[in-house]
Amino acid sequence: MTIKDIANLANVSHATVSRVLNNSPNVKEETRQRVMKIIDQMGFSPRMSARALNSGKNYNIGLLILYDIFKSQFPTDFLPGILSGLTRELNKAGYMLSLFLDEAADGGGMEAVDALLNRNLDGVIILGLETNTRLAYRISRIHLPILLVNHRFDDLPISSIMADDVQGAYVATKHLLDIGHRRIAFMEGDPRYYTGRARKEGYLLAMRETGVEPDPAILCVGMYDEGCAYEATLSLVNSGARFSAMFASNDIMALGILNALARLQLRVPEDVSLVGFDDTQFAMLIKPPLTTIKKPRTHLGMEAAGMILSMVEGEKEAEVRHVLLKTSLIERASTCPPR
Amino acid sequence: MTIKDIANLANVSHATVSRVLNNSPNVKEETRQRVMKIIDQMGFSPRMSARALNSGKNYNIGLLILYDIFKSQFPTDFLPGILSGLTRELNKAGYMLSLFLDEAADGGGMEAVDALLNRNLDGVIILGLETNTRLAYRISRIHLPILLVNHRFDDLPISSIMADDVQGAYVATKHLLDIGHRRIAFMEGDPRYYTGRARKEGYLLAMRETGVEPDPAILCVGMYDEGCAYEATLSLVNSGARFSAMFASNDIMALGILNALARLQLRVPEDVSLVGFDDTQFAMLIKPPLTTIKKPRTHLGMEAAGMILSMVEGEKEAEVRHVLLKTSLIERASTCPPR
DNA sequence: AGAAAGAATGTACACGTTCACATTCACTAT
DNA sequence: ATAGTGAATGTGAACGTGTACATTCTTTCT
Repeated sequence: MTIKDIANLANVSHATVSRVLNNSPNVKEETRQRVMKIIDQMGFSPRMSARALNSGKNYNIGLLILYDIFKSQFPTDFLPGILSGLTRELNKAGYMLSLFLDEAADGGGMEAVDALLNRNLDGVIILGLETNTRLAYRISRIHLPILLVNHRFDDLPISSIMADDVQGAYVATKHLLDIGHRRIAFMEGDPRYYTGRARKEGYLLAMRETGVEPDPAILCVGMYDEGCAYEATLSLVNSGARFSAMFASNDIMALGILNALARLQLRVPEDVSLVGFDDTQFAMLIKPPLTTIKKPRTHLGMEAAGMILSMVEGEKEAEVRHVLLKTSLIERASTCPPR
Repeated sequence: MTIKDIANLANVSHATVSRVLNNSPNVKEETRQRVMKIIDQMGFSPRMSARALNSGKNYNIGLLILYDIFKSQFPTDFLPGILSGLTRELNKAGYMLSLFLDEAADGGGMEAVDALLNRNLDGVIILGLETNTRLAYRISRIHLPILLVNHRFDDLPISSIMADDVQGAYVATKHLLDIGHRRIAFMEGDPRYYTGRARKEGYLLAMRETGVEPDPAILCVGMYDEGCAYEATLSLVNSGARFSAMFASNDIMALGILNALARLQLRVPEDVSLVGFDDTQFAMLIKPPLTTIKKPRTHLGMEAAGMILSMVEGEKEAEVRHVLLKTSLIERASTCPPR
């Protein structure tokens, strides 16, 4: 079933059918109706490959997901949200989103990029690229619209979009400060990752801005790991350091902290207020429900879709843009003013 | 840059270049080398759309995700695993996976199917289709290879693959029986969903097989909801019913049960053993770490990829198959023999 | 009524591959 | 030497669509 078959059935030329399919203005209403009817009856839909061949456009955006995403440092429930936003907007604009995965992660990843390039996509969104500068360099040489999600290279001309981790940590800390806390302990994530460094920065910023010099004695490192945070909390308390609140760089560590405090017979929030980060699924389910920072997920996906579309459809080389999205504080029951 | 440009540079015809690209045996080694070299130098990769137009194959599999997946009854961390398995296998076979989302869920979903059909895919995998029989009927009329993941219609000729919920619940219950429990309470999920019914069936099966007649007094319904399970547990205990163990149809309800038992000063596992279902991210993080049932996620994706590929590449109409994958018991610290 | 203008439709080619078929080449057997 | 053979390469059509240009039809204006 092709455009020509439809043409024959409707007693018009295939060009007219093409015009009907593309909403060309110069088609008599009567003809349009007749052609449309036959198209519907036959259940015809034009071959995309032929269109693509002719136009050079594939209406297909690649999403390269780097392996780390399936590791714990990356909240697994981040993915559905961003996919939702991406596909929703892309489909709306007539595009598809095609998935590519890199399991090899650091050092590797080259094969995944090659696979991408062989697929004749219109643009590429890259999710989860972090420390692999060799891969980043390779990527920067692709002459295809590229958008980085959740990471950013200042020295490479690649547009990016990410949630503002610094602002998120700032807001979390500010919340604790606002309700009266001054001795706020901080559980750092993994400083090798951007988010780990950024969240610490936000914490420090809020503290200093309020005139509270952060006390190194109540700064811990939990490496984004529950067990690690658990142990760190035990030693923090046993060291005798005083603090009335704690800010954890992610919810998983917050859970570790919660477990440790329970073991030490300290109540949350009465004895210690606790704020997490990420709004992981379980944050609202545990006791007490965790106050935390939520990154916009669906919204991030939608914005990313908009950016890559404007790059793909823009006539000329678009300028490099770096977009930061605001995060929001989700107030639950793990925080209260200090005694 | 096309196959012809390469041909000119290599002083051969475009057909020879095509032969080199497709590893045709009838090319002199010397010529192959020369052509390959130029292809590499130029960074040429053949236009997929032209290939597709010619061959009728797109090397593209659609994944239709129905909205429910982003709702709580579906563990969000299921998605990354299955995507991983799917893309890994499909990419290996030279295929892409393209995402389509249906936000409208029940009743709607038709637009998503239409979008799919307009994309000229080679096959479609559908994830999360449940009660929407109208949509199911529509789908069954697509004459394209189709595979259902996580659901199955017995009266429609559509192949399916899913993890064996009945077996999972059976194993969970059997575990409790094996370590000596007899009074095992059951927290049902949502009976409107297949998994809800299947997990109950597995529980009943294991009980009866062991010669223990299930006591209606210790059967609750938690609708896959934490708060609901919390309340149900409170009333169960307050009703005075005796039980030494509890099996919850998912981890989220297990968490609700845990919270309720803690409030009632009942210890897990000393006073009540608890088994969940799904191996959600937090299962290993909470105190005590939850014994639960894990569905194969990546493996499910890989199997699904294999199935759709054999349907797509098989010469003739393949027969309808229904595949069930075994689940496995993850033993942690929320279970112990009764006193 | 006839010409001019513009709307509607048709014709034919291009897009970049693959593939059937035709041709040439290198080598062997007579 | 020469026909015969199979390997290596070339030629040209086909895949299904969009579109520039050509043609026809319709309307309007004088």
